[in-house]
This record gives sequence, structure tokens and C-alpha cells, in this order.
Amino acid sequence: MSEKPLSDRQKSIMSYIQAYVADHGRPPTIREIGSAVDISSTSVVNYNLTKLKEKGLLERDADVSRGLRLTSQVGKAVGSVQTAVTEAIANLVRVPLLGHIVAGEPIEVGHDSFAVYDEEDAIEVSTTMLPGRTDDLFALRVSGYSMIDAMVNDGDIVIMRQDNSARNGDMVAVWLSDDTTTLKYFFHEGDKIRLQPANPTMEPIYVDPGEVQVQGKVMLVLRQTAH
Amino acid sequence: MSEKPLSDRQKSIMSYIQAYVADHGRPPTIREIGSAVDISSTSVVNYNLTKLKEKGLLERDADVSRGLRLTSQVGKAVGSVQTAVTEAIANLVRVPLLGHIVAGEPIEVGHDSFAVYDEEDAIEVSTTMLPGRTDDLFALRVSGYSMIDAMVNDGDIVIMRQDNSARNGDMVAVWLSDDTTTLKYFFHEGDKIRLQPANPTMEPIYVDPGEVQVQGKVMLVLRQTAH
DNA sequence: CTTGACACCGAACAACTGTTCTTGTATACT
DNA sequence: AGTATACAAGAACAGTTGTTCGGTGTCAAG
Repeated sequence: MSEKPLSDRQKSIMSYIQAYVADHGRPPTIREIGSAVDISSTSVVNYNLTKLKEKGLLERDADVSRGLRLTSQVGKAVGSVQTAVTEAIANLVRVPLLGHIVAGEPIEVGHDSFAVYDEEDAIEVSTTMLPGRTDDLFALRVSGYSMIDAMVNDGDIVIMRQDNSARNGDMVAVWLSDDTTTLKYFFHEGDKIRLQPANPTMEPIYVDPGEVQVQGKVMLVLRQTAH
Repeated sequence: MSEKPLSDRQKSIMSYIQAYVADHGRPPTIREIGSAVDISSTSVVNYNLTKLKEKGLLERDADVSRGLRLTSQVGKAVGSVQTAVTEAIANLVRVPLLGHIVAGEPIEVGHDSFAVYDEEDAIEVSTTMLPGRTDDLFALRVSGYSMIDAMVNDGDIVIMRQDNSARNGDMVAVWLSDDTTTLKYFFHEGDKIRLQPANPTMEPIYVDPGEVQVQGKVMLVLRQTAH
């Protein structure tokens, strides 16, 4: 390919683009490049950008404002913004609060990924409280007093992991065939399933495997009593 | 400030910007947003972008094409789906786990300051869950099933604030003169005090002010159901 | 009923922006 | 000298883009 060295102009164009993206989060325009590198004509900038594209250092989208992009190869040297994001391996997770859990309705998990942006719609929890992966978690607010046998109150927040299987001893959210959703401890027992309420004074129920549908595994129950 | 939730439009605008930046390496234009979110008028997009800016979710550079930028706060939520992490230490509190709360014993809060340093003996919680000061908090693990009328189970963790006074509606840990410790909602009612169980099916009890001693205010109840 | 806020629409404007065309200079090769 | 190539400048054009402004409908407060 073209193994010619970059001209001084092309070098400074590259470093300017790099710095500009890091600063502003968007590529510069041709004229911005021109004034920065001291080129009076847009066509010259355009010319050099074409050259740089031929050298594989950047990509261009035709007829689009700011339609240029550093090649991934170059991008690695830049990334100050993005790496700062990923390197923050911290112990706080934002769990999206996807809706409510009500006795008579199934849990609907629409996974609106953008709902996370809503301040009200996310719960921050320390990862030390949540074993395992943290990216398939979601939270639901409990409505009503139908879960008191699960020791869960109106207004409580349950953090669950999306999981359709369940192992013995797990606390799961199940949708029963009588159209109720409850939280129970799950046990295989012969050819039946024992659903044990968290409240030790209450009796378990036994159901056929076909009658229950596991909606998710309860990882954590939160109750804020002060606001 | 503006604590209103985001409208559906604003949510999808946010998610579109996020996806667009990830795809193209540059922010979208107002019209691109409009056609993606099905808004015919550029002014409406502009209107909503201004709203989002007021909520602190993005920044805008005036008179600049593609002059918008997601706030760093949001940027962190982007990386993987929900593994959004914030400054970790800034938003995390280590609450010392000072002991157990048992029905027949008073809570002793010796504030062993060295206990905080013990890894096993602290609970990490996001500050967003705990309003107010965070330095007078402590945690207790519940032993036994004597608090089921307070919807608190064996093994649950209660995070409390040291506070000998209580206002109406607070959930408090009280030591009664019959040598039992319970968690109840606290209400002054005439010259008596009404202690209301969290479980709505249970009846309140009325006691004289001299018979109760408020040990602390319950801020948060945590229950880990998976380990 | 009126008022005002809020959310929205459509249209028009001015500025911005990528593209293209013409011209010019310097260097290398024939 | 003639020619091809790389590099550069300026101007003009058309499409893009942020901004603004008048107007509409809704909804709750007065």
C-alpha cells in the first residue's frame, strides 16, 4: 500500500482530530480542522482527509456533517473518555427498576434498557450483596399486601435475576396457574414442587410442575423505612 | 430540582443517542433524532433536548451541529447494559454490623469503632438508599423469628440510625419494659404511644411513654435470599 | 370560564458544512 | 520543453442543521 510517511499537515490533522474527539465527544468539521491546522481552504482539508482515508487512518461518511471517525487502530491511542468508563470496576451496580409486582399479574420484563436513565427507575446496590453476575438483574417494586406470607410488604423492592430454572432452596417469583404471582422458596419433592413461604408460621403448598412458571430468582429484598 | 420522571419520548431519545454514538462515533443531529423517535418537528426534539439538559442527562453546545454529549453520569451506564458504576467510594457506605438483635435482649451499641475495619462485619450500601448523614448508622442481624410481626425474618439485616427520639411514622427499634425488643412504626397518640406492626394484618399496641425506650430508627431492611 | 403551564407542530431563516470546480505551484520523470 | 503527479488555494453551490416564532391542544388551578 501507500507506505509514504505522513506530511506534517496530515500529522497535525490527525492529532487535532484525536484531541477534539476527546474534548468534545464528537468529530470536528472540515473548517474547524482547517483553522486549527492553519489551512485557509476547505478543499485542502478535504484533500488531506481523503489521503488519510486512503492510508486507512480514518473513515468518512459521505455528505454527513462531522462524518469522520478515527480507525479503531488509532482509536486505542485516544480512548481517554471511553476507557475511563470501563476501568471503573467498582462495587456499585445500578439495577433497573422495571416495574411492579402485583399478585394478580405476571411479571413483565420489557427490558427497556433506557429506563436506566431515569433517576427514579434504578436502584443502586453494592455488588458485595449480590453474588454472581450483575448484568441480568432487575428490580421490581411490590404493590399491595398480597405477599405478606413471603414476608414482603407493600413498597418493598425485590431484586431478581432473570432465570427460568430454579434449584432447591432458591427463593423464586412464580406465576401459578390460578393467575397469582408469589414469592416462595422452591423445592423439588418427588414429582411435586413444594413452595414454602418465608414466614415460618405458614404452611407450604404443593403443586405440579406444570402449574408453576418460574419468573426469576429473588436475590435481595429491600425495604426503606425512612425517606 | 426537577425530579419528574422522564417521558417515554425522552427515554427513547436518550437510548437513541446512546446507540447512535456507539454506532457512529458522533452524536446524531436533531433531525436524525426526530425521525428515529417519530417526531416530525425539529423544534419538539429541541424542546425535549432542553428538558433533558435541565435534568442533567446531557450537555449541549449552542449553535454547533451535533453539539450534544451525554453526561458522564449517563456515560457510565452505557458501557455494558446495567453495570453502571459510579465513583464507588463516594457513593458507598460501610455500615458496621455491630451485633444481633434478639427479642429478649436490649440492643447494645457500644460503637466499637474498630469493628468497622473488620471486613466480615460491615455492610456496604449505596448512599442513595440512605438519606441524611451516614456516619451514625449501624447494622444488626436479626436472630430468630420473633420479629415476624414486623415483617422481619431470621437472618435479615436492619440498618439503623442511632437516635433516641422518634417522630410519628418512623420505624424504630424499641425496648419495652417487658424485656422484649421489637421493630414497630411509632406514633404519638394523645398521652399514649401507638406501636404499629408493619404487617397490616396485625393489631397495634398502645403503651405509656415510660414503658418504651427508643433504641434507634430503622432506615433500611435487607434480606439476602441467595448466597 | 379564564388563565397559564406544558407539550407539541409546522414553517421559515440564517448559518453551517461537505462537495466540486477552477486555478496555481513545485517536483520528478521523459 | 513537456508531462504527470502531489499539494494547495479560493470561490461557489446545494444540502444540512440549529434556532426561532407563531399557533394548537390539553389539563389543572384560580
